[in-house]
Amino acid sequence: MINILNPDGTMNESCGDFAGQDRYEARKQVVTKMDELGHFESVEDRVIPLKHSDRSKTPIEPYLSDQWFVKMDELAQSAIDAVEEKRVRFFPSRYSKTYLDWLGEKRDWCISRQLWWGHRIPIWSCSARDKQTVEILQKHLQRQDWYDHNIIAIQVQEHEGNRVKKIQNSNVFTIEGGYTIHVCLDHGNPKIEQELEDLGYMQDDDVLDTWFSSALWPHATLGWPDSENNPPLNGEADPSSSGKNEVLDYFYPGNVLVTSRDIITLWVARMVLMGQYNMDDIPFSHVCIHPKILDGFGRTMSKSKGNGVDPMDLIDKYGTDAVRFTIASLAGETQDVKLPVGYEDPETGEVVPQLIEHTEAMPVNGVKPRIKFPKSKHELQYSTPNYEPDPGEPVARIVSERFEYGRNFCNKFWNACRFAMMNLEGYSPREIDHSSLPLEDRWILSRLSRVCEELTTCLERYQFDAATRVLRDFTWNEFCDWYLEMIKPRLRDEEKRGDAQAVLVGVMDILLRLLAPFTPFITEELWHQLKELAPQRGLPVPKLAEESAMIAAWPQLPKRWQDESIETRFDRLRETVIAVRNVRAVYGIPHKTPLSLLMRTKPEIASEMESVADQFDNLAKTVLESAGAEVVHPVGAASFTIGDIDGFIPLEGVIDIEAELKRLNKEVDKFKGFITGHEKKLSNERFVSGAPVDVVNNVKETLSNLKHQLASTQDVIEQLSKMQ
RNA sequence: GGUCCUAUAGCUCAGUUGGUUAGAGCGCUUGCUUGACAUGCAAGAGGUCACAGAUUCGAGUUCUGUUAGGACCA
Repeated sequence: MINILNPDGTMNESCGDFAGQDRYEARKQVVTKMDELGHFESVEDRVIPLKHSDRSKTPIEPYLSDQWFVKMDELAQSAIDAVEEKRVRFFPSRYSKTYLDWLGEKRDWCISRQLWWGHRIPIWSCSARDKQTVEILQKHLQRQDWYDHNIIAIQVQEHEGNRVKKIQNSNVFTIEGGYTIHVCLDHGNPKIEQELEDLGYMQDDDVLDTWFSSALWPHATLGWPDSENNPPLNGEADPSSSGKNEVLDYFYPGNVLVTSRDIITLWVARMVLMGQYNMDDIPFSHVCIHPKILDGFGRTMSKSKGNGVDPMDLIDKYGTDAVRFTIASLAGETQDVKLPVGYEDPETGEVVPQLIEHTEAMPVNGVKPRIKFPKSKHELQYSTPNYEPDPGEPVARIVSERFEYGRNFCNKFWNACRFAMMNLEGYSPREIDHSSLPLEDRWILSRLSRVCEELTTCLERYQFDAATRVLRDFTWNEFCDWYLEMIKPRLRDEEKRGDAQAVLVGVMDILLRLLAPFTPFITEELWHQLKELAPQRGLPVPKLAEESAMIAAWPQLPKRWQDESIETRFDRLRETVIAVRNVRAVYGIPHKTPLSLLMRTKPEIASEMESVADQFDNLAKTVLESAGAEVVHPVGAASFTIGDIDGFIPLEGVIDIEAELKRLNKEVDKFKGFITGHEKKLSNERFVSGAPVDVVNNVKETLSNLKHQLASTQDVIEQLSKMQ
């Protein structure tokens, strides 16, 4: 192959009459020349896969040059072994395939890059015409003190077919032999470098591939190759050095590398092999691959597409913790996450969704594109990588509804803690007797203990999205919506306040620890506020809390707090309260109007319900009038059925029979659907004999419950129908 | 061309080893200036799980193919 280009894209001396012409000009001239010679037929357009430079957008031309390669067989194998032997693990594990497949090819690695910035390749070369000259040059190099310590490798390259020379006044090229000596020099030998250059050696102009340099990151940032001193701190030598690089010893290898999937081969694989080669150990044992955030149209974000989102815009609008929490909630095991955004008019708050046009619009003749806000008729400059808005201009910044998720959660948690701390008057640390606590306390502790376990598992698996879900659901739906509401009466009661406060503070303390990694700023602030009010806290025995949430121990709660029967009891109460609220909503009965409730159920459940009767009043403004097996459906009552509980709410004069029938008939349809499904299953011989006993029993039990509920509901319908 | 991933409510996403008629947030409907929170509370509506086969007593979940989209590598 003949190289026809100079490095600047003009034709080189191999091109005869065309030498010196720019490649585009030369193409035209070639056509003209062909025409002159009578060989020209036609020019036609063809679609070809022409590659362009990412930055300059110029078409890429083939250009021959010498390049250095790293031999990959053993290096690649060492990195393959690390993953196959599970010394390095990917999360999610499927990404190890990307890694292993690529390394398995063991292709030699071209490390020469024609860039102006980077580690310069430490190789000096010198040409020689004949064998004799080579020998003379080699003798110079073999001076004892150089060779032993500083020269890493010497290679003599004999040119057979790849050295070209032009014969004067001719378009024919011939090949001339010859030699090049390459010397690879260790770092830190400026004197030898100078001597080599005096001998006629030239250092390679190329720099190392970015990924070669980046592969050194896990150990080079810790001071490697200096094994005697700690790495410099803020540019100055670490005075505490003890003759050993303790920083490198301590921090290498690391635990986890968090990165994006598109550089698994380029970076992760290279770090693993380079770490093993230089340090004789893997650089990290876990690799967490997170999804990539795409724009609302499913495109990767990039400066050239103009669709990037400035996190500072989001942080300004929603808050740092809110952005962090939301981003964590997006970090699942899929590859990509779409993030639709909009632009917000800073004056009116009006939001216009981002369109592809907005990301592509460029200033024309110095006029910067603007976004039209239809309601306010404003036309504003906006946040974009395509131009810098003019000083003093109002700028429509990027907003995204998605982050309201995190903001609202942070706000909710903040307010819950504020409520808790407002109710700590007279708090004194005390040991808690778990078995004597009321239902809601034992329930929240049971749940909290489970949540701790679940969250720890999520974090161990790098499932940040699941982690935020566990935390949000618990904090909002259980702690705020039910627990805080249920303990309000106790907090108002001076006699009962003590235990309630102790448990409340204990739960809040644990929650702060669990949330700290996700919302570090507000948890830290709340931690310090709580420290003022309750420095001694914790369950079951209080102790002095740590100085900061950042260093607070990760909680591990007693497994014995997890109590299924308590949770079942609680769920019954909760479902009953919801059913009562539902009746209230359906009939449009105002919040303040008290209701009565009658429950027909087994004696055990009846007494259980009576023991929490206060909560019906507290949570649903409803008086539990009676509960037991003998309760009958009062005339003119709304009703509901949950498992083996039938609830009746007398609504004399209020009840709209038609509405109630409509509602109950809907319930009946639901039950019938369920029952049909279950019966079908149970009548299938092969299901009954084939499925595990547990599953079959489960279906049987559910079916009998459903039948009971259906019968009760139909009963009520019959009675109501008579009254019509 | 090879490999991997994705397709579930209007939108953005969960759904552990197959086991009740599939969930969340936002948006939507209805009612609430309830003493922590309207960035909130309560109650609702909303889905043929892309399509076609196969395995199984049973498939959103497993397998094959198709379609559409994405990524990496040739």
